[in-house]
Amino acid sequence: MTKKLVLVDGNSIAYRAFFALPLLNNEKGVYTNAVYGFTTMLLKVLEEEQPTHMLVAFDAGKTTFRHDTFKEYKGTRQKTPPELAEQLPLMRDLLKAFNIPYEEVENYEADDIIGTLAGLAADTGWEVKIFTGDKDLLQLIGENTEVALTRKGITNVDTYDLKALDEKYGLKPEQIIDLKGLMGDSSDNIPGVPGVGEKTALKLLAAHGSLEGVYENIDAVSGKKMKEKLVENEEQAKMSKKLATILTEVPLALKPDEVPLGEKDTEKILKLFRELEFQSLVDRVDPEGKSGGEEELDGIDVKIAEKLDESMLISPSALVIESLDENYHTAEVIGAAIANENGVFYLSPELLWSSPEFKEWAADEKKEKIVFNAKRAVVGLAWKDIHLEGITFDAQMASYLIDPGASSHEMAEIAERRKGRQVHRDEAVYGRGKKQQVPEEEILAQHLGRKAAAVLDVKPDLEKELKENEQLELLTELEMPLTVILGRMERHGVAVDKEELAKLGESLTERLTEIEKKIHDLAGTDFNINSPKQLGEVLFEKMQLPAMKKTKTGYSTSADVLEKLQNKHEIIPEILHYRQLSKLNSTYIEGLIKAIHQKTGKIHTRFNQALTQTGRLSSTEPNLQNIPIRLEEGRRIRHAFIPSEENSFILAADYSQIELRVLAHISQDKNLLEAFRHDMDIHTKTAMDVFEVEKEAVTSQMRRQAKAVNFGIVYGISDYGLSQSLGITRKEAQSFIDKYLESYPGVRDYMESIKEEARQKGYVTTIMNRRRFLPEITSRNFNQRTFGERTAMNTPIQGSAADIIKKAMVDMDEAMQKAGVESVMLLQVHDELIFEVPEKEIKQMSRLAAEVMENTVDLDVPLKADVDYGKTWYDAK
DNA sequence: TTGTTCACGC
DNA sequence: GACGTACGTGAACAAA
Repeated sequence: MTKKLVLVDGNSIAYRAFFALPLLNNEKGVYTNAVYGFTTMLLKVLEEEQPTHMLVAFDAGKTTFRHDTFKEYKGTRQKTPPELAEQLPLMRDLLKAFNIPYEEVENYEADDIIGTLAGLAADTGWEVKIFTGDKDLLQLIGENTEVALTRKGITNVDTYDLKALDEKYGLKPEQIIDLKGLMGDSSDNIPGVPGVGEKTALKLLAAHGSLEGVYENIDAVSGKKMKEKLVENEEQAKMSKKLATILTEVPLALKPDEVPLGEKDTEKILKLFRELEFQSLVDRVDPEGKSGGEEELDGIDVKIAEKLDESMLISPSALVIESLDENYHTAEVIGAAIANENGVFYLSPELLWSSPEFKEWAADEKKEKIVFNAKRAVVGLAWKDIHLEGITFDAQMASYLIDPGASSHEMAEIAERRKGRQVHRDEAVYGRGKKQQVPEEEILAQHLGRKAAAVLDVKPDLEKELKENEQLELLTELEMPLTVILGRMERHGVAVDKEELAKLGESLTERLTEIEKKIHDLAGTDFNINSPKQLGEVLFEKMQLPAMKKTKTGYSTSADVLEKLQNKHEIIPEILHYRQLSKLNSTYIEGLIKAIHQKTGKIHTRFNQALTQTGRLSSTEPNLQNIPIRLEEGRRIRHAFIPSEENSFILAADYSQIELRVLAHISQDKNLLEAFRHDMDIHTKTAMDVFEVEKEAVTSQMRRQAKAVNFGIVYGISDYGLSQSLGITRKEAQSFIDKYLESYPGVRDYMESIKEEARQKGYVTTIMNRRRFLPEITSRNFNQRTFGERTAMNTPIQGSAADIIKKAMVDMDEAMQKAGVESVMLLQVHDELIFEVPEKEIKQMSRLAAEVMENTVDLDVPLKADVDYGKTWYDAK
């Protein structure tokens, strides 16, 4: 078998990784982004290349033999950032654990080590592949040698062999140094010939072969200026070529034979991964989960309960109710565990369902329960007619509030990060996907018992952290009560008119068939319109329409691209219409019908209360927070959402401009405060300010643009985002933003100070002390940093609005109980609440909803809620 | 199964 | 000037 040597330019890859990834750090504050990127690249190389031999080369000291030639070599290089420098030793530790040889040689660069070994190996007929981010190394390409250049990110590479190099540049490997000699390299401070860039250099080399060739034929060079430049800088060019030449004769003690790829030390690697918190990489080195401490965990004493007795049902106790299917509305409970000062107990489902003692204990709100994911437990039991009350602490919610951006809020992770009993990952116990199954009782009892015990262990730590962050109230007064309300809403479900959905579906299917035929006729070929690939080929190859944008995989066929082609061909509007209707049919008609619950005939969504980075809720299976409303055709879907009781109505109460009101409050901008105090139409007001016109002179076009600007402020979009949504240039978009900030100087000040605060503290907060960490705000990567800045500006606005409506839900629930109404809260859609309301309560509830929502917090501007109702959701507008 | 593209809401 | 640009959910397709 031929041997294969992989050579990695360690410094180059480390740099790439460092700048490509946000500035991650582990709990101890050690930066890890470059190590992470470096490691993912290593894993990919090992998997894909299967080398027999391998070496990672590093640069040694500051000066090399090249500095003897040119002392300013790499003179413009900025010093290695300390955040990266501290990561380099970690990379070596990992290489040791992987048993991958690495090398650095005093006075030489990594390039030269690579060049030397590559030469030796290729000469003896080995296959050689080099990984780097530095184009210089292309000069090493040969019959047996390929160079992989990092493209985007770190693991994306372009591989060059002789043919690819010729196709791309029309060059042979040895001409790369001639190229550098002519054009120079600013990053290495190699001067080259001033005025000669890549284009010119390639042209010269195509004509004359080499740098020397150019000078031998200097008279043949066209352009007087160019000739002068070349002549003037001949020495410099030749020196540049020399600098760019990679040495293939480094006095190395090493021969290719001496760098065999060793057997990796999985234990050691996993230990490092744990320290660095590279959870996502664990599977890739240890797919079977053989090591990694899974069976290192001490056995704990879990009693498998035959029957329930009082010692198990005390207060406080940690309670775990386990079900495997994500969807707890339909999942089977597979077991439960209770942990308290009397011990740890496993309870089988049969025992749970058959014992009145459990039911009674569960329903007793004075019996304090501590859980992990309260809503899952509450709703899971509710389906079995067991009321779970008295939950005082949810470890998952606590973890989410402490850091919504944490990589995971599963129990194993929470336990690992805090001092507490360690817990196996659910996936390790139950498997995943198709292979997921309930283990034998002994193992299940251990796992659940361990979880319950860990919940108990971890509670004081989490509570302490929350207290320090002044977030305990956020948990106990807002999120925990809200969990109960959401659980009830989910279990209650929303009634739908299945026949109405079916009817809409039939009409859609009919129309889709028609449009499909029309499109096929216009295209002159039958193809799958839903396939972006096929559609792209038909439009941009067969029909030769101008392609505006490309995606990774081909032509972009997104709506904004197609809209620009509207007038080019009559097929375009048909495709857009087809897309629209097909979306309605598959996602909404078919999706909603599939989601109707067998037993209740209603739709039971799940609100995820511990997911979004801003504090908003999300909704799944089905998502009832994105039911169409903007276009009439889609809006009709709302006809199918109906009250579950006769003589009831759907009532919708939505906040008017809550985010901008919140902005007025936090920024204290005088102009914005005034606008809301006078209850002005905010988009018109913004138009007046941005375009400097009187109210009467605001055109609908101006108002539309102003609305987009406000939208941008609320959602933290960039000038680019604004330009896209308005179809204007980025410059124009930026000038709108500038104009806006001029008109609202208080907002500008707020934006500046919140960014500074984020840089100082590393996080931002909402009015109710919700947090979001923004480590990327100090990143040197432009994208990462500006993203962090926009997030810093936006999260307090969006997150505070989320806080407010959550509090309104808690207050509303209380007010409804106090009023003794039969009305039920059904849904929350970020800034609106949906209820079903008996006819006799319409007036009362309309008043109550507005009253509660408007007064749930006291801001420096009034809050406004609009209420409407009707026989269906469609009519409640 | 996993990633990509597209589209819906706020 | 590069980089690739609000978040979240879900469907269909295409490539593993």
